[in-house]
Amino acid sequence: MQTHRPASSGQAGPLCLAFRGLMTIRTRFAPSPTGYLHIGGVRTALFNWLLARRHGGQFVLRIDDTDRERHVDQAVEKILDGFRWIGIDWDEGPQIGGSSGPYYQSQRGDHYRRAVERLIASGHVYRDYTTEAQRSAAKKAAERDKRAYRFRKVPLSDHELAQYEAEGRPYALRFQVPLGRTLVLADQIKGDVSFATEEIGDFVIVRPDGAPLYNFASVVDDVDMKITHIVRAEEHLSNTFPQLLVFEALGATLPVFAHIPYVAEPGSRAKMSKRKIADYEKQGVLVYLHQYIERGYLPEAVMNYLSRLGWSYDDSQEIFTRQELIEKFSLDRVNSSPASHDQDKLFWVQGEWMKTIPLDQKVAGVIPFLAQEGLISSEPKPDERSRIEAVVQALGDRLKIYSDILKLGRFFFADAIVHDPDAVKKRLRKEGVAAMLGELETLLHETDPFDVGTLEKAVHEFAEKTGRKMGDVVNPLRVAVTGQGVGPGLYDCLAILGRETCLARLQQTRALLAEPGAA
RNA sequence: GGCCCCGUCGUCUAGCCUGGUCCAGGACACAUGCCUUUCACGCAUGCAACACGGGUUCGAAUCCCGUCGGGGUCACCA
Repeated sequence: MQTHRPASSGQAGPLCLAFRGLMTIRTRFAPSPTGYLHIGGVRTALFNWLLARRHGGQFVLRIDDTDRERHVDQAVEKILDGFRWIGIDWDEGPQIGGSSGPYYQSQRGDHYRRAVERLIASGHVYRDYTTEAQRSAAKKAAERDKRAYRFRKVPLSDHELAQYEAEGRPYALRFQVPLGRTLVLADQIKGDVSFATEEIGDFVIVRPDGAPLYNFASVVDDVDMKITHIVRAEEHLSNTFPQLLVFEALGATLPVFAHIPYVAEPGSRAKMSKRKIADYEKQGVLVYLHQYIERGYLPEAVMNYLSRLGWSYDDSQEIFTRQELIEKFSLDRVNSSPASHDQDKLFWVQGEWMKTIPLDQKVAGVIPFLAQEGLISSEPKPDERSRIEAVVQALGDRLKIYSDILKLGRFFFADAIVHDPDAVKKRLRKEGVAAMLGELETLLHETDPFDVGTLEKAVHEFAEKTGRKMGDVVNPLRVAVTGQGVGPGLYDCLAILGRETCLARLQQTRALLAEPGAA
């Protein structure tokens, strides 16, 4: 169900136009370089990117690496590769820089320090000398009493303060939350959300070791980078309220917030969980972008699918080009309830996109998969290339993702024929089939030229002359030369395979049928 | 447990703000039929939902309240 948004919340109102005249829209995505890009993350980035592109603004990429230094480079590179592949380009960020850099949080220490100084000067922040033991005792007590745990400032005498300082006792910096206020967030997707400051504990903004924490660092960055629209996952909705306080304390203009619902696991409304990723994969469901790339999905298709996961334009359009998405995307048509990942739908969208891909491009897309399996050379010669082209052409719409070439077209490239047991059982283990294959061998030996038209005519005449139904000729012949029960048109298969291969495979198949009891 | 968000076919969604045109529309998946040498494509048909309970109203998917369910948050993680 779509919640009602205030009239001013849409992208198209007169109020908005006035607003846009004053400043350009700047959005951002801030991934942690911890691993691969999850499709939920890609969707969040996509919505940010689309919003920026829609309004001629900028999309900023910022690496959220606050307390990790280890081998971030490789992880960042993988994330950037993913964005480049799908076509999400960034105006500022890693590798290209920009006027609000650096774009790695680990390199923004000066910015955080300056902001901290301001907050100390304005009295928003205080030193917390409590120990881990004290806090965990308080948390346990809260849990036992079934209360929420909230840290509040413990008044210290001047004497204590002086003593702790003299001791060099470590302290964290906390934000002192003003009590008795109700914060109202005008979220573009969730609508107005109110939150009492009593519900927010004094939160740490800087750890004793000097590391800034998320609720503080991200606000400082967003202010510095002049981010106007924060579009992020709804798990941050509650975090927004402490952040609102930081924006206010910094004297910054509030950005527009939009919290998008989480991506649920397939067939359910439960949130996708990292722990269950192995289970999803067991069921054949992929959750990382790179897995779709590796299987030969098209970037247009993945973008199209992801855009529709939680967003719709109207009651009928499913297929959108990148340009259409940029023209039609708006936050007010983002759904406020979770969407679950539907790989079948992605597969269908992929199929629709594959239909639009020109032959040359399909051939190029398929080559890496064949080369990887050693079925062709990685730099195919012209004759090899024209063969691939013929196969891709014959495969037609059956080729949904590039890696399908291995499933559907392997027999065109492999030397030995591999018989599918089910197909053999269904089409070949029948009275008289072996003998018929012998006759067909003779027929193919004589058919000349060995092209689609001639072959088709020859097989038709054969069926007519011998009084057989076409299906009873064609199906066994297909299995005999391809090993498969399904595939492109038979005459395409025969012509591409060529006379020599067809005859050799017919012999192999007959030999197989002669073996007693073999499958 | 407190607080916050969310709940329309199995799934993505339209409709909700501005109650009647909705015995709820489209798409994926599934089933059946047609096309067809197989499969795929295409075409046609079918299956299938307003979480539940109250209230307001002549009339509720739509407004209000409650219940249940899902999620988030309550970290010196992000």
